[in-house]
Amino acid sequence: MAAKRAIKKQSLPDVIADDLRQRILSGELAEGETIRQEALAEEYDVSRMPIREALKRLSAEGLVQWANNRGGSVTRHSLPEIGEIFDLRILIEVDLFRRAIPCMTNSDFARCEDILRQMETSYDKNDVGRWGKLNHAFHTALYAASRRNLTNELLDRVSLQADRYVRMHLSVMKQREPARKEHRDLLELAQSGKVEEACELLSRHIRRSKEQLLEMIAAKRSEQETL
Amino acid sequence: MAAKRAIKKQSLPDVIADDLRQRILSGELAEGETIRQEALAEEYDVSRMPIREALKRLSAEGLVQWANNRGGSVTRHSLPEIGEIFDLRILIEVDLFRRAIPCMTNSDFARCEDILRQMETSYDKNDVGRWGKLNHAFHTALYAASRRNLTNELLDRVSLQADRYVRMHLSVMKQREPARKEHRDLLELAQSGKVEEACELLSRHIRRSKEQLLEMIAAKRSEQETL
DNA sequence: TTGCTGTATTTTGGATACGAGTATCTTTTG
DNA sequence: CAAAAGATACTCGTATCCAAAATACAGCAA
Repeated sequence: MAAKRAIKKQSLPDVIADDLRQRILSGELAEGETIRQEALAEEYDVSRMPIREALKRLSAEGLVQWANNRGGSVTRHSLPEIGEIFDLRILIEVDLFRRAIPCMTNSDFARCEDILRQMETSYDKNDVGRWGKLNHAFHTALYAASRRNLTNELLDRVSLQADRYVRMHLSVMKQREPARKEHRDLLELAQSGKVEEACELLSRHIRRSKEQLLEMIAAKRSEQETL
Repeated sequence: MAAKRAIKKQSLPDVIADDLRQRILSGELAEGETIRQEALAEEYDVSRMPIREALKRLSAEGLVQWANNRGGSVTRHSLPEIGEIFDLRILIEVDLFRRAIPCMTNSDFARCEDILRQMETSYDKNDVGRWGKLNHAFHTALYAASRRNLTNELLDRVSLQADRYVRMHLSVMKQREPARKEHRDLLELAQSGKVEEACELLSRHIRRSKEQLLEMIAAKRSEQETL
């Protein structure tokens, strides 16, 4: 069949929300930073209206906090909250993985393989933004076979939050080697149908990065306090 | 300490979104119904602007679907999707319950008791809307001790969807007696610290209402098709 | 009759303008 | 001198207006 070239029409709030999201994820807009509609409007050379919509959307996603008549600011999570975000990822991802594995076909595995290869090349280039995206794509591909759209959407929201903190510290993370191997192992376990082992590994995989990250963020924050 | 009487200032989009949400939950705005901004604006006697914001918010909550330049409509879920929603409830609620039980204090139990009593009086009055709210409040109270704000927020979003379908069929549900007993049992098991048993019961409790509901919705929908 | 095309109407998206709410700074008073 | 009251500046929220997109419909041709 001729592939439909469905171009997704993006309205201004769409593209602005996307851009702002990236700026928050990349840390360009820092935690706690206050947001002024007019400033952004001028920056993007549009009226305040699409800015408002974009901000409201990000607010619904949890990236910015909003107060009536008082404007917004980039959400700042406490350490326990960040831990909670990763616990949510474990909860949801393991459930999805368990449901997905029995349904995975060769094309699913191929797709995961493909992403994994791309990741391994970008390891070397130290391209943080790209690695983050691929990491997320890999996890998404693992659960695609579950056919659980709503759950996957929910996971996307949670992962968005997690990614903020992952990217913040990705550049400083020394040992990405273990993660690399774990990704391979995850795929292999899934391929050989070892559901429980695979889920167990996935759980450990996320928990490990959670602990590593919490440590780094705690260090960074206590350091900032002493300034 | 003196309880803070933080009055939440509600802007127009707030109250409109709340009202529309109720109208969708109550079924006054039916599945698939298209939404016209101007009509609502006239109805609430405001401009289209606050309506737009309210709709966007409901869209973020998943209650309405939005298409660029094409307006919105009340979300309609497929049967598998409705099942998925309840599976999500099981996943998240059981996790919260397990974390909450060890942390529950006497005041937590008292609060649950209180809601339970209110529910039992409204059983008789067949006050569907009120029962739905109390049911949700009871589940929320069960998990309050977990102190997991983000997870509870996520659950609220999911429960919102579930409540739509619960309320749709609450009036026709014959046997609410089992649910009544299960609620009591849940509380007692939690009180005596039997974590695993309590979680097991909770899982069954939700799964049962899922199955009951899916059956009814399937019947209703196939009936509508033959018209 | 059927299918296409161009136009008209409807509906949404975005800009501008105005009004309301907040915070800050100054002034006044105890 | 401190604290409260008032004035001012600034930002957000809402209404109105205009432009762009989508849909519906009518007319025309095969």
